[in-house]
Formats: sequence, C-alpha cells, structure tokens
Amino acid sequence: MAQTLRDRVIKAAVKYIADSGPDGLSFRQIAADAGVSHQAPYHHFGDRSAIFTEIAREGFQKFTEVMSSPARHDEDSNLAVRMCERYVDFALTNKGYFRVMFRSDLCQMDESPETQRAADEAFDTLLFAVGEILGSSASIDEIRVQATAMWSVAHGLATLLIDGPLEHKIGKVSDRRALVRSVANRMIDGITS
Amino acid sequence: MAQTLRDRVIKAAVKYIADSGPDGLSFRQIAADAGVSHQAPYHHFGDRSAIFTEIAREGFQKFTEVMSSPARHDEDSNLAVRMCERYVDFALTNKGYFRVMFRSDLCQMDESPETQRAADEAFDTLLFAVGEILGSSASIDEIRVQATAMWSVAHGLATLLIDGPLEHKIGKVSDRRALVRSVANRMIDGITS
DNA sequence: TCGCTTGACTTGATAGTGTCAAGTCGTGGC
DNA sequence: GCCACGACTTGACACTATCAAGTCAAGCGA
Repeated sequence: MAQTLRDRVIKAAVKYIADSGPDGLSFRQIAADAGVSHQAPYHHFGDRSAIFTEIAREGFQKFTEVMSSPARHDEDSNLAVRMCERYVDFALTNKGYFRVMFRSDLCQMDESPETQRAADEAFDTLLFAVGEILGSSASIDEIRVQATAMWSVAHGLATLLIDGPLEHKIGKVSDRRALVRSVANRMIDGITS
Repeated sequence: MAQTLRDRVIKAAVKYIADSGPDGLSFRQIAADAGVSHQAPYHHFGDRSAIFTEIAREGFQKFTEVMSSPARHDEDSNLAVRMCERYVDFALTNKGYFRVMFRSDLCQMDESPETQRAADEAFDTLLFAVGEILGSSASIDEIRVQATAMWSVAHGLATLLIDGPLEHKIGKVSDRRALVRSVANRMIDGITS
C-alpha cells in the first residue's frame, strides 16, 4: 500500500484504456475499485481530462526513453528501421498510453506545459535520429520532412494495428514483426536514397 | 424538410464529430436540436454504437468513391502520390467520417456486414491501385506489403494532421499539400524502386 | 497545549447521459 | 371497421461528471 491513490488511479485508468479504450473510462468506477469515495480521484486531478493529460505526459516520457535507448544486440542495425520497430512495439505494448497521447481532443496540451514539453522532447528525439541517418549535409527542412515521413509510417502502422482493420486485412502476413520490418525497409530505401 | 429524421440525425452527428470528436456525442442533444423527443433517434439506430457503425459505412463508401475516381487535370500524374494526396484530403475534408471509420472500439463491424463490406471494398481499391503501380510481375504478397506501407504513410499523415501534434511541430513546412506530396514522393521512391 | 492551516478525503445534491418499457397516433391494407 | 405497424412520445431507471459543503488527521508556530 506504499502506492499513493494518485498512482493507483492512473494505473487503473491506463489498464482500462488499454483494454477498452478511453471512451468508457469512469472515474467513479475507478474510485469504487480503489475502495475510495467517488470524489477522491478529483482531488488529485480536478477534471476528467486532467487524467488523460497526465497519462499522455507519462506516455511521451516513456516513449522518449524507449526511442533513445541504445540498441540491443537483437535489433536491426539500421537506425531508421530500428526506430520504426520500436515505435510500433511501444504502441502495442503501451496501448493504454498510446491511445491517449495523440488524441488532442482528450488531453488539452495547451493547459499543461509539462505534457507539451514531453511531447516536444519525443519529437526532438525523432528529429535527432533522422538527422543522424541523413548526415550533416542535410538541411533542417529536409530533416523535418523525412522525420515526418518516418513518423507517419510508424504512426500509421501502429494505429492501424491497434484500432484499425489492418490485422484482419493482412492476414497473410502473419508475423507482425516481419511486416513492420518489411514496410520500414521500403520506406527507408526511399528516405536514404 | 424532405430530409428524414434519420438523415438529419446522422448529419448532425457527423458535424459534431468533425468539430469535437466522437466522445462527447450526445443522442439527447442531437434529438433536442432536431426538435424531437430524446428517444426518437433510438428508433432509427437502437444503440449508440449503431450510429457510429452507420457513419463508418457511409464513410468507407465515400472513401472508395474518392479513391477510385479518375484523375483530375490538376492532380499528380503519379498514381501512388495521387492516392496519398487523396487519402489525406479525404481525411481532412471528412473529419466527421474519418474519425469514426478506423475506430473499432466505436463501431462494431462484426455486427454490421454492410460496414464490413464497405471497409473491404475500400481496401480492395487500395490493393488494386498498388497492383497497377507494381505491374503484373508483382506477387500478391508483395502487393499486400506495399499496400500496407502506402496505407500506413497516408493514414499516419492523416491522423497526425487531424488529431496529433503534427501541425504544431512542423510549422516550417506551412503548405500542407507540399508536405504530403513531399512525404509521399519519398515513400513512393522506396516502393517503386 | 491551543489554535490554525492544509491536504486528503467523504457526503450530498444536481444536471446530463444511455437505455428499458410502455404508451400514442396517423397511415396503409384487408 | 379493424388491425398491424412504423414513427414517434412519455416516464422511469441507473449511471455519469461535477459543484459545494462537510470531516478529520497531520503539521506547525505561539
């Protein structure tokens, strides 16, 4: 019971979102599960959207950690492919966070500089990686476009795999990892050529 | 007033979703706005998720129309780039539909064969286009992977532009069309090479 | 020790929500 | 004339977020 109520509430919320999405999330239910009154969570978050904003912040923080950690020996040596794989991996193993992070309608960044900063940091990690891939000769605008391209591929794959009809459509390509690698490689050929 | 209540409800819902996302959508509010009782919409949809499922069906239908229509003279002659542009255009001009179409948590396809069929048709359009791009020598698996790659890029761009922090991050690349074209071109180089 | 603040909760009430159940009411067909 | 049926209404229920007002123990200066 060393865990504070705040932590327990967030943990429960993330788990719920991972299982059922953010829509049906009920503060009252979470409070009841935690054995406290229906108003207790509001003392820590004040607002329904506040908890989403906080989840997004933590999510971006984890995201940055994952994306900027050194390569493991079992990972692809190509930096770009590795980034794509990690992006999709992160999304699938952290559904509860990922489903909230990119939903500007849920978490209001403009009211939370911390979350905004965490998001910026995450994007900077990506920019930095793309900069390394392209080399010192690339212009900042070029890096930006390529980063957006990479981001789009990874993000598209991730969201389609999580919420979309992709799993059902591409049944033939059963191994998810192989698919991601395959798509990423095509993409990267285009970028680095 | 030739419009049926059913049509008016859908129209209002799509508009609301485009403006504020699907989460806060209230049947009662829509009913009140339409000047009918709170239960009237339920006569046509029975269920809250049923309206989302129907919106998704119409969305996929529109989507297929847009994606398979012949090229206009002002469009890119490269089929792949054109598909990407159209995808993003569709998403941005049809937010109300797009925000629902790929949310399997909102609309339950397994209970609506019509929506499932509309989604399948949409994906087939994409497969067909990729098949044309790759030529007759490509295997079905190859087409599948490339279609997934294309879909991911376009989908990632679209979702990031709609709900994500992308608009804020890539401020420098002010012209959205140019960005999409630029990203698509990189992507396509990778695919067709 | 007394008084006071303050953070972490509880209790109660209100307005809004989806949904079940039972009506009403006009139109069409037999 | 009757009846069925689709399109709606009315009323109720349980559930929700959120406002407002408590309680209650810990900490702290005098």
